[in-house]
Amino acid sequence: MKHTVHTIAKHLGVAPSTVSKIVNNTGNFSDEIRERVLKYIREIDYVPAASARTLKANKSWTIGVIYTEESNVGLEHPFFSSVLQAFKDEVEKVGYDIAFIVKRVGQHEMSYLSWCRNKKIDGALIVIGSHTNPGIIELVNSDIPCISTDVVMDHLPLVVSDNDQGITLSIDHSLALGRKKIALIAGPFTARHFLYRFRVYQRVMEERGLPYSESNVVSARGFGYSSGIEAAKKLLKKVKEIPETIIVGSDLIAFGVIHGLEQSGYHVPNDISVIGFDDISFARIFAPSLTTIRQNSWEIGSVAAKTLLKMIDRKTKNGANTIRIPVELVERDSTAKLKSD
Amino acid sequence: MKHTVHTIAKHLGVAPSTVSKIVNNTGNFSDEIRERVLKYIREIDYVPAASARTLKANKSWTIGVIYTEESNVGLEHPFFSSVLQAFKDEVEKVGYDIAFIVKRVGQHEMSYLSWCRNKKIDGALIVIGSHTNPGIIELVNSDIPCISTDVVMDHLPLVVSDNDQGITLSIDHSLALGRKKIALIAGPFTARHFLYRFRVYQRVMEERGLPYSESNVVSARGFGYSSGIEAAKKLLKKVKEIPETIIVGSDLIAFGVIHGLEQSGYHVPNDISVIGFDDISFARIFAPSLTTIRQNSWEIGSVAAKTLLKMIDRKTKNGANTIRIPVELVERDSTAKLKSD
DNA sequence: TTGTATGCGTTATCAC
DNA sequence: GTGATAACGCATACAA
Repeated sequence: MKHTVHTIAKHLGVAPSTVSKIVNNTGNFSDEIRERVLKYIREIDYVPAASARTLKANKSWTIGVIYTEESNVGLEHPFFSSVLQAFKDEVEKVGYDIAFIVKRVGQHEMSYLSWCRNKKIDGALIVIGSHTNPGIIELVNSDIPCISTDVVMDHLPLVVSDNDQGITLSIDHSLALGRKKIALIAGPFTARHFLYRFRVYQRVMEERGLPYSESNVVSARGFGYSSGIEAAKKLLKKVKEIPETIIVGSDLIAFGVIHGLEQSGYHVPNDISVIGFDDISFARIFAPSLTTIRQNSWEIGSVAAKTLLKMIDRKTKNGANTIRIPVELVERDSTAKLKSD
Repeated sequence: MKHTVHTIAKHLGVAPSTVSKIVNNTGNFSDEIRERVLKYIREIDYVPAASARTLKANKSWTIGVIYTEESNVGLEHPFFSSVLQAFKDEVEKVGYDIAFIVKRVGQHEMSYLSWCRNKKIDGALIVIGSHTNPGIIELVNSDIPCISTDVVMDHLPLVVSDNDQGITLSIDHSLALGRKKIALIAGPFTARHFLYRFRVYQRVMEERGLPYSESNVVSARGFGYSSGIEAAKKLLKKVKEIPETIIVGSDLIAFGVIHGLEQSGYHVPNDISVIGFDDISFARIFAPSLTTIRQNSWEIGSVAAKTLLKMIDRKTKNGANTIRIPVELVERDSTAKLKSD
């Protein structure tokens, strides 16, 4: 049996509009009729059909997510999938679903924006994306509220880890261990946060009285383990003095770096200490367990959700600018006090 | 400017139904008018509003996904997230979206089935779930086409790795290394595939003339690394003879097992070889790199998608029964030939 | 080959 | 307080 406001109205001997209003908690009705309707509604587990409601109200109670882009970063990504999970939990609390924004509906190829309009999406989360992607630019410049946990663009609120704090913590941790020769292996600079972390490294090194040298920095070619191995070897060749600590742009790359160093005959952490960034779950399982900057992926996702929901409620695109989420340094076995043999 | 079949029809001087039919590639029209409509459609990037279409056609072009259940397994899970990614890619090719099935819409708490009806979902994928969950049982027994990559239930098509093949490969690999004393550390038996793999182990051991002994088997308490450490120590206490190989129910648990063995003074792979199951990406990064059974998560997701799409097309629930996807053994450093010192 | 009328289920508006 | 009605945008049966 399919229930609609009509069938319910007929069953109870009232008007369809009465049912609708009571379901939506609007209008003024006698307690008697309100109770009667609510009781029956509950009994039959009625919920207004989403499509009809969306058609009428021009609102889908759905938030679109851009995730798997050209970047080849899939749902499997340990950090971003966790951000998405937190986001999802948060919006579901207040009755929103999430759906993945794609570039086609049925036969039709379409832009992100068209998809969003077509689905009457209430807002969009850009988990990963490129600031040069025309589809994303179009979406961000539309009237649809957007938020990002990765892409840096004007007029696009961004929720990210406090990279300044993270890099500063790393450098100071190294100094506290008596290690002043600090190199950096970043990820590809096409990803903005790697570039940003590099700049912070430059700045903080200067601030600590440790002049920055280009020969102490390598940008890995990719996001993965193999890129880390390669980058470590490249750094060892390029560097004027063997570093005492290497700060790495991500845990995944750091694993490669450590193996690259070991393959080149260096011991981690004694010869060279290594500090990662992310604290993915494998960081504590890897040998040596990885000292790293813990990103609060949960907080990032949930703050992004709350911020976007606020924008949707207020029907504004100007919810916020960049929100920085604190990080913390997790000390493990890939860093150790410098022994002045 | 918002476009509908009406505005388009008016603009072109034709009837709305003409536009609709041409968009949907039905009806018979002169090439001239068809071209004219299609050209304009393309120009303005028009796509029929999803909600109106769904309301009318009783079809949402959306597939619901049950993923994050009580199980505490989130989007972060390396294996299942990969399955989901493959599934998503496959259904998107033919114009379906995916949305996560949740238990509420707006204020209303509701069952999985109600949510699906409410959203006019075309089919459902149960990535992870429990066969005892009333919500899942209700959904599976409804008229909505369902498929699973985990849950074992009657009338529920299932796409899984060929566990028989996987365990057989593991045992035979061990025998080929001269290691006949083979123990098993499974995951919690509440997860059906762990139980199933255990039974296969029992059977194949017998088949190879190696009598099964209860003292060679431990079921880990959880799904993670720590459970593996614990299980390894438990096994060492329980076992009558130190095993030459331990087959483990999952890679994640295997990492723990290896560290547990090392903490107890055994060398992997020489004293005890370890074989995992899954081949998650860290298996090759872990030290020693893990010999394991590679599950073809991509194939599982994509076959599940194709099968479900077929069921949806044919409007039937009886698409298939269990489909087994072949696995392969990946030999790495956690197994080695037995040295008869 | 093309156009018209109707209903999908809901909700906002207005009338009673 | 309660009910009738129109409109959201589309697709389809039917008419022309």
